Amino acid sequence: MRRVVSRIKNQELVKERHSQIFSAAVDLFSKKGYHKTSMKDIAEASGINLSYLYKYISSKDDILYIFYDQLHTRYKPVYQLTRNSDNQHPVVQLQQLISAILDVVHNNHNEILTMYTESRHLNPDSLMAVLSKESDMIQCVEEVIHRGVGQGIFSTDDPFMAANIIQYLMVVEPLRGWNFRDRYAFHDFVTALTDFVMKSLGVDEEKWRELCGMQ
Amino acid sequence: MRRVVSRIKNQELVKERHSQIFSAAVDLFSKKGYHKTSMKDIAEASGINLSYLYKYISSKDDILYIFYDQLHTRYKPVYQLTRNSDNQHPVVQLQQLISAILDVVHNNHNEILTMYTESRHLNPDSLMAVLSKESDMIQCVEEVIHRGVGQGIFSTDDPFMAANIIQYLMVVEPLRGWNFRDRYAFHDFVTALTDFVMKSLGVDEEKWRELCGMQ
Amino acid sequence: MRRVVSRIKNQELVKERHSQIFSAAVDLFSKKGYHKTSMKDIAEASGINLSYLYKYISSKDDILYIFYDQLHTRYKPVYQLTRNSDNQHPVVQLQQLISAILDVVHNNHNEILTMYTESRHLNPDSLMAVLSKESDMIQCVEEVIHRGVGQGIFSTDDPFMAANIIQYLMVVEPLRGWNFRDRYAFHDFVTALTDFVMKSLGVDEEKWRELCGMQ
Amino acid sequence: MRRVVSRIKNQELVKERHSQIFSAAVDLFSKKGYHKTSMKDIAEASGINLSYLYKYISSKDDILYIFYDQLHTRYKPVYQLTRNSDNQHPVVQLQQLISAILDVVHNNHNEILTMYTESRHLNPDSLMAVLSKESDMIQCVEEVIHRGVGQGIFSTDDPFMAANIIQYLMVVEPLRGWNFRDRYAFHDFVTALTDFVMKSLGVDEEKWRELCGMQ
DNA sequence: AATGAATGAGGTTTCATTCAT
DNA sequence: AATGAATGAAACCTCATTCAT
Repeated sequence: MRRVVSRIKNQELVKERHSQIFSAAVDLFSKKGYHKTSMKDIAEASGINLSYLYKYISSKDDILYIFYDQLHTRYKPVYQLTRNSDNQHPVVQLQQLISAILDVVHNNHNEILTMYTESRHLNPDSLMAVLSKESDMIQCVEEVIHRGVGQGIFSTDDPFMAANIIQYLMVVEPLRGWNFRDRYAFHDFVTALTDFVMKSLGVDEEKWRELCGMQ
Repeated sequence: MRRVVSRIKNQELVKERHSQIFSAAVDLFSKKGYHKTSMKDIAEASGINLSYLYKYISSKDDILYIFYDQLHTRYKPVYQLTRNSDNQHPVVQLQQLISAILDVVHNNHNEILTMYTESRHLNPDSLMAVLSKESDMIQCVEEVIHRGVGQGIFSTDDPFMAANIIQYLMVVEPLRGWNFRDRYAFHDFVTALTDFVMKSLGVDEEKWRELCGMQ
Repeated sequence: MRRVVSRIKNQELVKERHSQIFSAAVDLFSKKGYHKTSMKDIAEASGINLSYLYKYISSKDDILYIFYDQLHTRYKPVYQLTRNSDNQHPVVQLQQLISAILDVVHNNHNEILTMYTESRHLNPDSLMAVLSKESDMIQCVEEVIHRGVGQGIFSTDDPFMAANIIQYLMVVEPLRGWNFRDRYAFHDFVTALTDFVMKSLGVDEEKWRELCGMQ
Repeated sequence: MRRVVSRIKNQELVKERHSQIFSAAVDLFSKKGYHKTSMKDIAEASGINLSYLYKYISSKDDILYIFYDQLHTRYKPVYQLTRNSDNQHPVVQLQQLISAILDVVHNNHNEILTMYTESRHLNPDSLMAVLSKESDMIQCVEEVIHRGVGQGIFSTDDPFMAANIIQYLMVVEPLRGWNFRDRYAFHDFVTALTDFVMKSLGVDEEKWRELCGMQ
């Protein structure tokens, strides 16, 4: 497992510093991207002395990894929640998942964009670690679909591909929103996207809205 | 309209040089991304002397724009073709469009990835120019859907959003393929994606396959 | 007021470094002029690492300004002294001023030449600052003349123009010395110039020499 | 004698081209100075193809020399005229010389400034050639003074130094005019300067004005 | 734990000049 | 006589990183 090696013993402190670094990175990467963000920028934004930074990371690379690592901790709970709601109707379960993801994505718009644009600059180890976490999320979606298909509620030949596509669709707003953001209230956008997904799984609008208690 | 200003009279030569530059850029940007690619790299890869490069561009920025500009010329015909096939059944028209796009995207996998990851580094003018071209493509998709809806063949409340989503789905492979590329033959991937889209427009598998002459 | 912004906290050190930079600049500018002096040259001559230089200045421009700024601190005292000697006979006061200035100028021959040849490359802000200091010096000369005129000792219609001309004459040696330097001992040159000035103010040789206690 | 070597046989053409180059240089050097003026700039401004320029000069250095050389041809006649007017009263002769020089200088303000600021970048040979011409001009002034002294009209111990100073004073406007230009009509400036010079030669205002037929 | 000083490598761009026609 | 293509050297400046305290 990929790990950021720091020269500081106190693990509490390390966590706190990494958090500081992350906060600085979020802003800066959003504004300028990884490469145009200098270590000096990060030092200043995080309030940690430039040389001292190097006690908590071993190179600029690490910061990019920290960025991904910390972001994932924000998404994990969403998927975790779904995994713990197997008692619900699959349509409802899926709708709730979609809604929750879109919410997080919406609120982390810049970070997501950065994730997608900078992932190629992760070093191989880090990339592996990141992709593995992503893969795990997709699997969660797949499981929900699988359950739905088993119960004859969703219709698809290929839950795996469907899951990949759906997970990918979750970030359409940060990636392509420039073309439609202005025209939609967030809520309407969520509905539209949910509908698109549901339909592709063979659930028409009327049905999922009824099941989910929306008029 | 955004334009790359060069100090060379001979317009033929300029085009050829821009092509050389583009070819070099494609490789290099794929491997390292825009920022890690140095002008020296581009000079070497394109076989144009570093200082002389600046006779054909006015700054590194221009190269990024050339990259986008030349790529677009590869996609344009695909959409153009669709615009000229209004005589066909909307389902067939859409299926052909999807298939053609996925083909181009598949064959320009690296370039597409670069497009999406580096677009933020375009300067405002260039970005505007690029987005406007993109927007035009989306509109083409929208028109097809609109026609289908008008003929009672596609069902959707919102052809515009559908078009945005579909256009976005076209690049799922370069952007998210790492998770499924190995598992699918390209042909199967195309089928799966087409099916997902058709279903979301209310056309089931049997129907579009039949109309398109696939068993 | 124009100021050189440095990124270093310790103001003592900044001053010392600026001094180092100035010393290097004096030599190099004298030899090659501002433009032919490279930052590398300055780094080597000043013993400050090239990149580190930029912690103490923000661009090469600044060095030119520092050059002027530090030179002015060498001249200021001369004029200050005169301002504090209003009790003396105007002729003596003027003679002492001329003598003192010519002394400084003589000992900073190269620097003066550089001052005059490179001032056009100061950026507007810096130029303004420099000219304002120069203007102040001229005013000092004007005051002396004015006093002399008031006491019926100097005769001139236009103390302001006289002051401008005199101040200008002070640097004749660096600027035009090539044609006479070899022929005159410094002391004789001073006498000749003093005489020229005095006469133009209506004070003949005999008189000023007597007043100033020279035979 | 310093000479610009050109690879072109036709001497007429060479002269014309050098003239073109001069005209271009005058403007450009005034605006940016010698170093910031690129060969490309000169090529464009002179309308001579950049590579072709090198048929008429052998390096950028030459252009600086041409600049000085051609400028001198503008001043020469002024001094020549004086040399041919030995029949006049020395005061009148000097007054006319001063007036004529100040006129030329006034009308070539920018060029003079450039002359003084860029002379240090002449290579040794060229500098020698330029200084020798300058020296010749000073000698002309000296001769006038000498004649006046011989006739008991001018009083000075040292006509040579006086000549140097006077010649130097002739360019006070381009070099120091920033401090007084606004306050004086050109004509008044000429009078003031003439007066300063005459006085220093022992000729008071009333006298020279009368002799020169000015009220 | 924390910081200011210092450095080497490398980035983009410009320029004077020459070559080939 | 005249020109477009091409080049090597060098300029200014920034950056990630380490040293010394």
